[in-house]
Amino acid sequence: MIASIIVDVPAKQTDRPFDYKVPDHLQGVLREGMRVVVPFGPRKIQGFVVGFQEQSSFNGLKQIEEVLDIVPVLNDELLSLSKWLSNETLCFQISAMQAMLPAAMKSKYEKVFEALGDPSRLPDPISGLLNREGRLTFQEAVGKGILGELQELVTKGMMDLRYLVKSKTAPKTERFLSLTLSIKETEKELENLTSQAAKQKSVLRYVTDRNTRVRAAVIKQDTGASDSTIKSLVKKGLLKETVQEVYRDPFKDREFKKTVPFQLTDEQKTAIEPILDTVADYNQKTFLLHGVTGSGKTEIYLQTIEKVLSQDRQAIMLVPEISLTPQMVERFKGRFGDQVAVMHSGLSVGEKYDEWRKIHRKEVNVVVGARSAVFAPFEKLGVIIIDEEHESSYKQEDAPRYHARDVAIERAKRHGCPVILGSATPSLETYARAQKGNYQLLTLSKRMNDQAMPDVTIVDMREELRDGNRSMFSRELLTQLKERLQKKEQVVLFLNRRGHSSFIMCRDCGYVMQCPNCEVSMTYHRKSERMKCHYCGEEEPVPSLCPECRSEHIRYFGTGTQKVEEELTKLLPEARVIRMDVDTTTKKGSHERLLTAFGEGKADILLGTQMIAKGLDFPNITLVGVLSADTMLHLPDFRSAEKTFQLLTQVAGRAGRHDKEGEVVIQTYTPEHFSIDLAKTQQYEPFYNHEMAMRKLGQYPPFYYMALVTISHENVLKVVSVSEEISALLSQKLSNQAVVLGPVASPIARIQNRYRYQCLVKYKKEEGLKPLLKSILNDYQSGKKDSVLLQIDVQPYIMM
DNA sequence: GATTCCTGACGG
DNA sequence: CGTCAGGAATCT
Repeated sequence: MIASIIVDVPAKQTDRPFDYKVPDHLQGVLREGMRVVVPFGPRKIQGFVVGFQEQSSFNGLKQIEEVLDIVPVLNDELLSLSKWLSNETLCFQISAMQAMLPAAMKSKYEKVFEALGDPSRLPDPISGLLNREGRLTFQEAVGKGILGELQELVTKGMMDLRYLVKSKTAPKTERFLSLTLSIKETEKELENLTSQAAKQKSVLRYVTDRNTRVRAAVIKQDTGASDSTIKSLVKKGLLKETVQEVYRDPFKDREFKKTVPFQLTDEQKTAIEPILDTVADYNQKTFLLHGVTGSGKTEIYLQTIEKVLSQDRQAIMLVPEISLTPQMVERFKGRFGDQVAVMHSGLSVGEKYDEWRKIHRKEVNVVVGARSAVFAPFEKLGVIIIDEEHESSYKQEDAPRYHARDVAIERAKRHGCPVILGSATPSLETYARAQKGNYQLLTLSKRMNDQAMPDVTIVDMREELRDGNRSMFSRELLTQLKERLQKKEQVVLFLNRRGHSSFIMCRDCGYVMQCPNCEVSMTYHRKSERMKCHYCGEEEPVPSLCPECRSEHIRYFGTGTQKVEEELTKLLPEARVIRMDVDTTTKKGSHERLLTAFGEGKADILLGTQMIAKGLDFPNITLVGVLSADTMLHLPDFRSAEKTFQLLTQVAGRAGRHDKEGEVVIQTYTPEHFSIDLAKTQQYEPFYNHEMAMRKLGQYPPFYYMALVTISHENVLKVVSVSEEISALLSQKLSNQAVVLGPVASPIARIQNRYRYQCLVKYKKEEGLKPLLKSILNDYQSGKKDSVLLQIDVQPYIMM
């Protein structure tokens, strides 16, 4: 029996199955979709079984070394989906497969020297360096400079060089202890214990009193006993130790209040009906649920899932990374209890692994998670829901460069189930498709309890400046702020810093510190007091004098939230402020802690970046301020207007969600821009129409599809010449409907000393594009020493 | 003549 | 991607 294996080597030359003999003891056990360890060249690596054959055209087959799973980790559907994905996004199949599994399941590789026989007979410096298993990593040996000695020992046959495949995380286990004898017998033994063994006595007493299996950790905590005490009791045969696998539960000690389905409004009923019909008929259909903030989209999701569960099927609920808040989790856990697995980046590798295994073992039927949860290994999917459909975090920016929406629809086709795309501000692509009838449009135009939409005021900051107000708060906002403070109501202040991070600039000559390897400005890190490059990791001390003009006037820019906080305390010293940004939320759980504190009224003002734009829903918020609406408007991105409108609408939705009326103040330097002007009334349609006209004019999506080819190399000339060749090839081979732009230097022209150029293809229907791009990858990215690096992003979101 | 460095090819 | 073989460049 021969197995075809996709090996864990992401390279063009290895992006195909390799044949291996199946050893006798694995015959009948090994199945497609299992992970195995195989010898590959001189080393050992992980691989996935993708098929079986009787014969192989290759002679001299090696054997599969080891199997890593008892049950396939990729089922047939996911296996074929990985093929589809690698084809769609032009990535290696192994990359697609790895993307479907939690990171813990990707193996680590280690090269170690291992003692053969008794380690103590090895010469002195070496034997001392070995670990318990008599091993020493290759890397360590290099560091210690003892490679020569080790080599000699290997030739003498006293040591061996081995390649290990290690898994990153194993299931977590816990020790339990129970009585071996009956209670009566144990009581007797208790008396026999000498007074010297006081600790042992108390442990034994403890277990006897409970007469069940008790966790070792609990015993130790409650009796103050140590491991050795327990060990000696086990040795005496009085206690029995058992080891059991447990889940790392990120929500342990958390109570979720049970919630029941709400009575739907008429509008909601009309919206959910076609969805439920589709579920009932096992149809694939994609719905766009377009509902203003607070219109009760979540309840529709919940009731759809309920229907799906009643059919004995499963549901995937995707939410943007940043909105996977405790509040959201609570709603799902509250309704579906422990049928829910949660997957997001805040979990540790081990926790993610455990949540994944709950799905894999069919212990849960619902997963709520970020992008990658779209690959949840359910076998009978009944619905896939993508909330906040327009969010850019659904697009993965590195290989495989997939969009969760596309994967969701592809999976739904295979399972015969609906996909629900929900948003108050759908992406233009999605809304256009709904208009064309490709998706079915469902609209929720009313907020639930008929709350009025918040009142939005646009403040022209140029006027403020003209009138001599140079602070970052307009008079309007400041007045409103004071008013709320007086009324003991809460305020959310929103600041979106331009792109990323803080930089420093010389106020005399305008010098901005650049990374020596990349064409980006370096970022100031307050904690380490150093400048860092986000692209290559280069670090430098903060200059005290301007390197260009020796001026001392160096100013820190973009520290954003921090500076606002300082000014706030100056202007409103009595206000209690909670600041939420990358700096204050890096520690695990801090995000939640801050929000809870705010919810409990421990602060008057919540000041933050993007991360507070979503999901927070507190009754006492009556004012939302946007400090500068235009920061993202002027980015070189054709979606900037769309993003601005979405963000403003989103943020405005935070105010007045309950019985108190809400107000929104938006500060801007370009109040006349349509995305800001229309955010005032929060009307999607006019915005959509206007923006569509712009897109048509600029030949952008949704009128055109796009593919972005980025070419990089250390040598500029090489990049330019190859880029030109590729560009020429594209224009020549594609139909004259396609538009080929470039080559031009990328917005980030250099990263890690590699120059970057790009070509952009805009097209409507281009059958030959994928094959052409594939052949370009083949021809130009030979994997050889001096070849350029090509990155191709089909339907890119970020054009850098 | 020995040693280090580099590159291309290969992996079942 | 990591390893190795073979050849070229460099050292002693």
